[in-house]
Amino acid sequence: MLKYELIAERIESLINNGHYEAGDKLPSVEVLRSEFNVSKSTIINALKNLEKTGLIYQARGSGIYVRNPKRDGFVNLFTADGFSDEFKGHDVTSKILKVAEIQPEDEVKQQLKLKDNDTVYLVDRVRYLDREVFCIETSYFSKNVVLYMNEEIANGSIFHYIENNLKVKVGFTDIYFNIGKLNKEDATHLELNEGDPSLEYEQIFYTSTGIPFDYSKIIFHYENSRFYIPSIK
Amino acid sequence: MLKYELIAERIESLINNGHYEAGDKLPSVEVLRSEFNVSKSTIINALKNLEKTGLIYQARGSGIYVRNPKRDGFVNLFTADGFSDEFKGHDVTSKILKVAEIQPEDEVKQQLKLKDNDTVYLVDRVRYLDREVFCIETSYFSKNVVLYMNEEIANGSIFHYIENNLKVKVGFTDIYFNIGKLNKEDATHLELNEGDPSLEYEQIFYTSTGIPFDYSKIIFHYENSRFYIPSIK
DNA sequence: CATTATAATTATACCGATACAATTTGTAAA
DNA sequence: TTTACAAATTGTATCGGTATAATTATAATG
Repeated sequence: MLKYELIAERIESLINNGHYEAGDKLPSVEVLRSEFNVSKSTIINALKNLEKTGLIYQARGSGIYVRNPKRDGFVNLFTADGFSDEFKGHDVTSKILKVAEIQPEDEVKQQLKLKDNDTVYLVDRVRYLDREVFCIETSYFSKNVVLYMNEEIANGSIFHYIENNLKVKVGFTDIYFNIGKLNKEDATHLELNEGDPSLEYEQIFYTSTGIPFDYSKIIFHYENSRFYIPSIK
Repeated sequence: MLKYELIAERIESLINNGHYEAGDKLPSVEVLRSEFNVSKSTIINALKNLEKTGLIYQARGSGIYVRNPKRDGFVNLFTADGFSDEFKGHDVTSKILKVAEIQPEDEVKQQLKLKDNDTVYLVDRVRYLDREVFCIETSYFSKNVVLYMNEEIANGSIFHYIENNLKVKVGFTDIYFNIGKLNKEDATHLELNEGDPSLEYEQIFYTSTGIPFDYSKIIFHYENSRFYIPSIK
């Protein structure tokens, strides 16, 4: 584990354990440097990452402060690699609707930059958060990257499988979304009514080398989903 | 202007001008360093900022590449300081419903961390993007930070006024949102029907020293608004 | 007591260097 | 042609400096 990661983790746990609270001032960069016995730039790197996730903010000339904690149950859309990680302490389950290897339609082909004869794994599932319907997720995994998939894997955390077993490194993602009205089929799965509001969400995941490997469309349950974005200037 | 900002701007314009396209490889860090005649860390800093805004990605051992451009008309929620900046080249207008100095209700007081006798400027406006209704925005500006406000200012870009005239430095923001159904009043303003879907959006802006100065509630028009988030691991 | 100038604090910018890790490319073996 | 290994490329981590800009605390001033 890298030094700056370790330092970030330590500071994060100090905040989560209540050792520091919202608004509290952390030790200065210089003090942290000498305490952790590393160079200034290592501390700066660690702090930048904590800032990115919305945990702290740094004010030049003033100090380093703990930011307000995100409200519980909200999805942090900035550090998103699957809901399993997002909702630690909550109960994340799935109902598999379909797992299959298919020839994708054009839209999917385009998003995943596939050639004509490339195939994908389709995974269709309804996801639950603390026993409540959370969303319907339709995912297309490029078989070039995600070499294997089955129902058992899809039932757990697909991303853990991809990262740990297939050794795929997730690099970055694009998220697009808008609001719409539910059609009959989606409404049924979400235990809602046709015409009810919905969040229509598209996400493309790329490996660290820029290869798109997962194109997912998610329809969120409008009453059971809430979102958070910590943003920096 | 700082060196890394200038470099980032230069590279950004090369991408926007079509000199580099999606997937193209930029010169290596070492080449950029010698071309711009700065140190390696300055280049790294510039690139990190371009990565943050979703413009490029960096792959260790491989190179620096141009990312897919965000779809036009989508609000980039990660680098949000007002829609005026977000929609350059588009027509952003407003209809003012109300501008007043008021004693805020408890919720506002709490979000802006106000004392009992502190007051706020309330700005209520409907915003249009290319002549189409885009959202209803209800903003509360802490008078401690935003010393003055009137209808003329509210009619333009409030954020330009706050930054340039009042010399307030925007530091970071928290965004929370969920989906809901429109009530009668909001529906009327958005030229929609009661019960139609809506995006209920809350945003708290903080100064660079961590003082909350703007608490805004926005109701987006479900057919005229679309969103984008570039996210990094 | 309020205001203004000054000094101390503190995060950030920037330099230049070494070591390292991931990827890609080139080369040799099968 | 494919595979396996070695070497080159390239971004990242880390060190340890100096200089700078914003903020805050302190002292001086009216």
